[in-house]
Amino acid sequence: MEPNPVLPSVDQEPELLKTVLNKEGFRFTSQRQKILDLFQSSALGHHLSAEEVHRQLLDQGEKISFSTIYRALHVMVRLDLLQELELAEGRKYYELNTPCMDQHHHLVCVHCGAVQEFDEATMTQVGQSESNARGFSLLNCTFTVYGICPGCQSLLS
Amino acid sequence: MEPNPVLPSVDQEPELLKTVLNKEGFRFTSQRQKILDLFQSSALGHHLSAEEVHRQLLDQGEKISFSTIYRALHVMVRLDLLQELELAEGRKYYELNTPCMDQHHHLVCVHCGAVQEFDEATMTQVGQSESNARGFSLLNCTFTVYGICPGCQSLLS
DNA sequence: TGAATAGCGAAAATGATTTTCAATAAAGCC
DNA sequence: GGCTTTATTGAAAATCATTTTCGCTATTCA
Repeated sequence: MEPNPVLPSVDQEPELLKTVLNKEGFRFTSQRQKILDLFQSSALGHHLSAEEVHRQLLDQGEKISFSTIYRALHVMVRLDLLQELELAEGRKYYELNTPCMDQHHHLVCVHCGAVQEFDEATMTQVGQSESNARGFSLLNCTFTVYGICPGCQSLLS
Repeated sequence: MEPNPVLPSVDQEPELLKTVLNKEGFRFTSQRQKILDLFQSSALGHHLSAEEVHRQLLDQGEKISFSTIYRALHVMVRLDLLQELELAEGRKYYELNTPCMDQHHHLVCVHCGAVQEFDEATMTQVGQSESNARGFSLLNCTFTVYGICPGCQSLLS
């Protein structure tokens, strides 16, 4: 929930969302700004589902519809402002896209759903070399480790 | 589509499906056998969605309902006979689980949906060390690389 | 063999996401 | 600053994959 003071990335400047949108023929709207603000005011690497975005904006007193949220999330993924994650069952999560390619990866507890991030440069390197080897142009790579967290292990035993 | 002659794994023996099922209180049925047969007669590492399983069984002249397929897939994932994959948008894929932990990973073309497998022992090692470091017990890890395949690159340029 | 009950098929239900449509509001031209 | 064009919005209906319900069948095991 705390603002992230580091990394003066493209989307940190409020002016720039408009620029980025217009460059691709999209329009700037207050709803899109509010959604992006929400991600920017969250901790770095924090991921939200469409429903969580909706709930949090409602809690802030904003009125915004589900369809608008889904549309905005898609646009921002297309503009590389957000990254889409497939972490849990039948639900997608979104998080601020880090400017450079040093993405973090995820460790998911399949029992309680807790998610931890970790960085691992090796991953991106392997992704790069595998896609090079096959002539693919690399867009993104995700490494997700599923397991049971310490807390759930003790509950289950 | 060609049968896989290597790896005499647990689920190669028709007898054993019954054993594995009964051990956990599930019952052996001809539908479950047919679904497992379909995976076993596919190339190693070939993945199918629930709908593809359904269509292929219908094409073979088998009558089987969607609900049965979904239920059977879940049971087989629980029994470690199959592995569940999150490759493409809003759809799950299943493939035969390799007996040992040397899983292969996936390179997905986001344009045409083509999927290539690759092996990379490093991945599993990293997954293991990350989960150890946080006290998680490792169940599974998936590495998915998204990009654009050579064919689509030339179409798009 | 027979009782208990897991599994089946068909259809209805669910839940996340997408689309439709009329009304609104950015963008860009004058 | 007005005006036109058309992307965007909200609300509701529609999709789509998946799950559940329910009456009936078939498997397991005593």
